Amino acid sequence: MPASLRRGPLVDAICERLSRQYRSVPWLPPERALSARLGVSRSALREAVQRMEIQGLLEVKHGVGVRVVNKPQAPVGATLARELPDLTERLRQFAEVRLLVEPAIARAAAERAGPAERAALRAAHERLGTTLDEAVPADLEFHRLLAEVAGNRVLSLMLSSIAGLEAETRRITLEHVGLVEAAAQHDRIIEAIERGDGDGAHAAMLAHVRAAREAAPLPTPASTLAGTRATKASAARVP
Amino acid sequence: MPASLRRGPLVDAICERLSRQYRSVPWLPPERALSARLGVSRSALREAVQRMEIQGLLEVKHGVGVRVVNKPQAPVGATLARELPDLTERLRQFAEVRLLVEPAIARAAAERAGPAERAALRAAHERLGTTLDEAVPADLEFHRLLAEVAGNRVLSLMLSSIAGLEAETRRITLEHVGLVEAAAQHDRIIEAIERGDGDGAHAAMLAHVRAAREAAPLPTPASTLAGTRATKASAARVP
DNA sequence: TGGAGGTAGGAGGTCAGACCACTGAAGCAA
DNA sequence: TTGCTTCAGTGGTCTGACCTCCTACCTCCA
Repeated sequence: MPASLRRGPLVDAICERLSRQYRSVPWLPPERALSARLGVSRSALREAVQRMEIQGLLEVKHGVGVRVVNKPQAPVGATLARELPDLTERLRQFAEVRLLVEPAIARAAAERAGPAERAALRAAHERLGTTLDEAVPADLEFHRLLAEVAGNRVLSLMLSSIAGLEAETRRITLEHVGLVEAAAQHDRIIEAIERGDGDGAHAAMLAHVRAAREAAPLPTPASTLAGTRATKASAARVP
Repeated sequence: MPASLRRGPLVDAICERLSRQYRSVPWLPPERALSARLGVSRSALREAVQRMEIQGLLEVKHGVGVRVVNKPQAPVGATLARELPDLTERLRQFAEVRLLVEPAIARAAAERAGPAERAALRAAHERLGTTLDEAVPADLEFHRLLAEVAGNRVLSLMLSSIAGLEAETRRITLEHVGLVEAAAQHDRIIEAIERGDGDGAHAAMLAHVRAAREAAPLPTPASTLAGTRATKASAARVP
């Protein structure tokens, strides 16, 4: 065993070795074998594994094994769930955030997407399907891809985390809005992106998110965060 | 020992008991004593403690003890640091996000702040001080309080996480912008909030963040996310 | 008197090996 | 075929020992 000339905590070193060496395998070896191979005790290895599980890099299943995954939104989602325990309030704030962020994402995507990205978006859009069971993951994937194309990991991460906590809500929303109408809204967004029309994509996405919010089983408070008034009288309040 | 009639993982139960019973004490008892008191082994307790440390609820110090803290932005910040290892790119994306989020926060704060909140904001503003060492934390606190007043924990959490990873940058920024000018910008934001002028607060904050970005030691790419043009033609985009 | 250095205790960190609890699949029985 | 049982392998928990680090106190010298 190289014994490793580290100085800091052993667990940190184990985490690093694990994420380097086992990034592209589906399962980690059993704890006992792995601890022997790494030359550390099972306790230290377990602490490292647990840490990486919370970080969304591993998934431990009792009696089965340790799966290698990559869900960086997991810790963010867990934090949000802890900070907003009340379901109604959580969904309200999520709606506010989406109303602010999704249009910005759409604008950035329109202004940054190249031919490859446009094709990928179009492909994801056409996967929307005809039943709710197909539509919900396809819808999530469409928005996720859009965020990726927009090129901002922070916003992308936040939207993923939110999506993970409101999957059920989106199913209900999609049902109320109707698959055909939702597809039409996505279509308008895509078209704006393919024109490279940032403002158009922004507006189309804003309409899409607004429609979703109005169909959602929530009171519709005056959401001031987005700040783009629907029609008129935005400057009226300024003295 | 109550032995507790749980079925799920023991560590979960320990986490719950810890966060319930030791929420308002500065330090946890030593691991050995605590594990005895809870009736669990030291290993199980350690896993629980480690978990809560990653969640930003505890802070373990080798040779000293376990401190009780409350930094929900810690896991988000860690995730962002992992997802954006390149410092320049990280700061670029942070600037984009702030350009989008901070003005929205300011608008919401203006439209939601009551007398108490306005007083608190004014007080935080006046703590800006005259030296950089005082100004940086005061500036952070001002923006944090603003996010709190705005009433959206998701955005507040995101901005806190970002702030934790760019504290040094903000010092440099403040230095370049100048304390007097920064204070004047804050003042304009506060005044708009005290008038209940959401659009004014939005505009003032946008100017503030733009000034910061232009003073920052970064290339200034065409940041499309904010999308609000400086002076005119904001409503033109909405059909 | 007061600071520099050493020292002992107590804190978390790591180790080893044992046993418990859960899962899935193979094997058996109706 | 179907359903139950068994069993081997996995992670989960326990114990108690030892290592490493930090702090506070104490000693000693200027």
